[in-house]
Amino acid sequence: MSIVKTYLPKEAEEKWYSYWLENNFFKSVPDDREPYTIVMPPPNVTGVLHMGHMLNNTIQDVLIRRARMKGKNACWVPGTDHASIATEAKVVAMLKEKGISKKDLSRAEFLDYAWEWKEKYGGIILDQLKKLGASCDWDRTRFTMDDDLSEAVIDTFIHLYKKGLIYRGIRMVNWDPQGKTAVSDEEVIRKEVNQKLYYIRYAVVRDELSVMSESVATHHSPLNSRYLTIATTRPETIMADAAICINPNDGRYLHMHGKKVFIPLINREIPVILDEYVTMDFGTGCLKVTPAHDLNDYELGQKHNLPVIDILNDDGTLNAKAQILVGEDRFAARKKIAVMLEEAGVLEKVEEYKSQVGFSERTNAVIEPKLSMQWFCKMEDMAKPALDYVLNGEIKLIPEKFINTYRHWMENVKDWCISRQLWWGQQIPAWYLPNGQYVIAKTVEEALEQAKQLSGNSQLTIHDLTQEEDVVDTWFSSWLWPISVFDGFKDPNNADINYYYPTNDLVTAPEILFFWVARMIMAGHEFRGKIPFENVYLTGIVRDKQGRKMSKSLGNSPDPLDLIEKYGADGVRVGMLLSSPAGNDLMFDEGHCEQGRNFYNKVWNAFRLVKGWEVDEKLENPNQVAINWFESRFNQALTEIEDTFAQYRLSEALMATYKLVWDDFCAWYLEMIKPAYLQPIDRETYNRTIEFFSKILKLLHPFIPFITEELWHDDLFGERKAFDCCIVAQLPNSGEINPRLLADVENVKQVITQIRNIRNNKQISPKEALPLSVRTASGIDYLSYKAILTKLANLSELVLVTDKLSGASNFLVSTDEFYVPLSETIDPVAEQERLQKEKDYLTGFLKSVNAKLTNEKFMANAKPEVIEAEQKKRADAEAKLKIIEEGLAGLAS
RNA sequence: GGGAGUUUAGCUCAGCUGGUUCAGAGCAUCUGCCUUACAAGCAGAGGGUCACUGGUUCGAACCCAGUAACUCCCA
Repeated sequence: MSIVKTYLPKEAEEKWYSYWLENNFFKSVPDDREPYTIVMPPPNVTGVLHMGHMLNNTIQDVLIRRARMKGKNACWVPGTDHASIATEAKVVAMLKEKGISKKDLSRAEFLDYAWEWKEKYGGIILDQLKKLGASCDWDRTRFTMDDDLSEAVIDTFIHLYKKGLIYRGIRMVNWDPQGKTAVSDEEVIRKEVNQKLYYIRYAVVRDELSVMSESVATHHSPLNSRYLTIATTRPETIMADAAICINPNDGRYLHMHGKKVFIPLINREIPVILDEYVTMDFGTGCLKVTPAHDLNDYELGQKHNLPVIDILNDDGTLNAKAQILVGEDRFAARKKIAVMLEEAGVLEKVEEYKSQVGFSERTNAVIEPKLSMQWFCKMEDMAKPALDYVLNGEIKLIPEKFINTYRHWMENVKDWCISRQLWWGQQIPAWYLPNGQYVIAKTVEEALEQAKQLSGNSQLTIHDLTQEEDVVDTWFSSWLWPISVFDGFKDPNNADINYYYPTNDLVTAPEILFFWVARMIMAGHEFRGKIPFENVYLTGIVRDKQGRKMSKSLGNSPDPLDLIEKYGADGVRVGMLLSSPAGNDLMFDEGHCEQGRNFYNKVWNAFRLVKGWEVDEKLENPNQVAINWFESRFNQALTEIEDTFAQYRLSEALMATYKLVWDDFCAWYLEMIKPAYLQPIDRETYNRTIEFFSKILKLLHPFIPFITEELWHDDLFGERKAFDCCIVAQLPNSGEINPRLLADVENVKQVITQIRNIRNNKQISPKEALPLSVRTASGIDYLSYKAILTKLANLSELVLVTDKLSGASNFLVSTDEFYVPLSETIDPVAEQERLQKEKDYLTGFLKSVNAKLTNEKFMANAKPEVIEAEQKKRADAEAKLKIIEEGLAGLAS
């Protein structure tokens, strides 16, 4: 069978992916084997594949494929997240395009549209993952709003409520006036914005006492005592002011203690209060306290028993309590009130000012701190065990540096606002009675029973109850993911959950360490009494070359499917892994995908070479040394690769594999054994080489699954039985390593390199065979490597000598001297220069080694093996120096 | 303002307990090669004040302190 010159990935990818699917290689059911489980962080159902997913899922697939090839029962559970805010926003936008407003729809009608949308677009991202080669058990695909999973959410809500961990309360929340919903702290993006700082005068309420103190104050204070000036970026909220606060230690305002002032324009009287919270050197040192519209002010207000005056509607317009500018949008009102203040003569000045402003991640609207009735989940008790799991190492974070961040967050955990003013999601199972009381129940029937009891009114009917409109936060469903995908709530003792849970590895982004990973750990402890996973591999953020996060809006993200088209899935996988140390951001460079493509192309061509060989059964095997060497080298590399995988250093594992294949196998081994053009090869070398190749394919498979599967089935490897596929082949075990042989060959390689160098420098054709003489001091038996040396350095002869050879080109490898007699004469000046340079270096080196060895403190403190190493260095250097000095002497004579 | 992290070759990164001829890898660059597996390649080569300053130590890229720049999280 002839083999095409260039591998065509597309065809092979489609062929083998369907083949794997048809043969159920991705499928997992509990059995006697050890399980290896990963649950996929469910991508947003609205999402399309981006580079972050590519990285994340490539890593997961490598881990899963390796586990499968190590004989474990590998199970990778895929799925999608309903992503309430993002999806609802998309559906609203889609409806808007059709001319439908959400306001005009009932909840049920809206949800019909949303489900329709989900059915249509919801699976796209999972199909895209298939192109990457993701070997998920697709039969297990779950969606966070599947009936079972939603039921689990409701059940856990009720469970936690009964435990007293869920409560309802008025809180300051991040309000998105555009989405008209509360959003979590994590969904608020803070950006520095140029703002204006308005200095506004509040007139002091005058009484007799103040007239007296005023005359005193004017002597001591440069400030006018007829008014206080405050600085604010939000003049439109002055109507909601409850007090002016000054620092009790602020000497400038002593005369204001106990006074009252008028809010400009509306002339409402508010007190001047004292609190050390106020920063004296910011603005004027006077702070307007607006409890309804600022978190810190709210807390200050609570402390001083100030009234809460909320002047904003849900959509960000001013309400009747504002008295003025009613119905205006907050930003329009800001401009207008500035003019009004100016006209009233109370606007002292306006300064430019930079400050952090929160924006909604989803709608990009400026977040409004707002008091509202929300549902909360107490975190403190749940955080404690979740922190311990990580601190005591039961759950490992990779890399470990995230432990600090994790601890910091868990020790300062705040209660979780779990309600969202949305329709897409699990509706909170709370039912309100006509009198405002509420009950928590799974069904309206149960709710009615409870309501009757609670109210003592047996006449109540279902129609008297209204269910809470809000849904729970998306994370309130995804924190159950590792349990709910195995039906651990519906059927807590089923075979799947008992077998697969706790899962092994979780691969996710550090940015959701807190709101997802930490909460899964809490849920695992709360609902199973066990950790949800053992290792958390945190990937970095994929950035472009300028260090910017790759995003659709910036347009700096390549389309992953285009990349796959261009470089093949295998190439892209290698590209993603080449520079992705755990936890560090990845500067994505398309060049890496190209490198990946070049790599599998190299594998392809190595295969073509071997494929083309004809065996002559009569030939002796001249390659035993090369075979022994590569076998040793392979086993050595295998150990390294195992080790790096154990430490989750995936890039390093890939690089070790890459070098084993490209350098050791292709550049050295195949060159060593390769017969001359059109010449046959001996049976043993041929068989051993095919065996090596097959081991290499297995080693490569987790990284580049498609081409390895393609080659695996070539008849070069003989007849394959039906299920004999690379994807389920067992990884080779490490065998014997011969360190002496490995070290010798390193020297032999150096000799070859040196001779190639001489050719390069002297413009000698590789076709011209050269004689080589060796004067050895190291004890390496170069004659046993004669075949390799002859072939790779193109030697005409290799002889051992005991005396120096003058007039020949020479070089030193270790302490062995090599001579290449050349027809042209050596330039003695250049030769002397070269030797002198080497001598200088060695002398300096020897000096530093000697400095250590004659240093009493070094000899007293250093470990014995370190001293031994230094002594060996000295001996080697001295030996080399001696040879060089001889050479110099020879030139001089 | 508080906390965390990063800074090593042109680029992306290793450097694990302070001690190998320790300053490394891959890519990129340069030089020479279309040598019938592979120019998506082969054979070679060059390239770094380990951010800066000080300290600890026989010995520091590594430990400590300070400084600077960048990134992230919290306020």
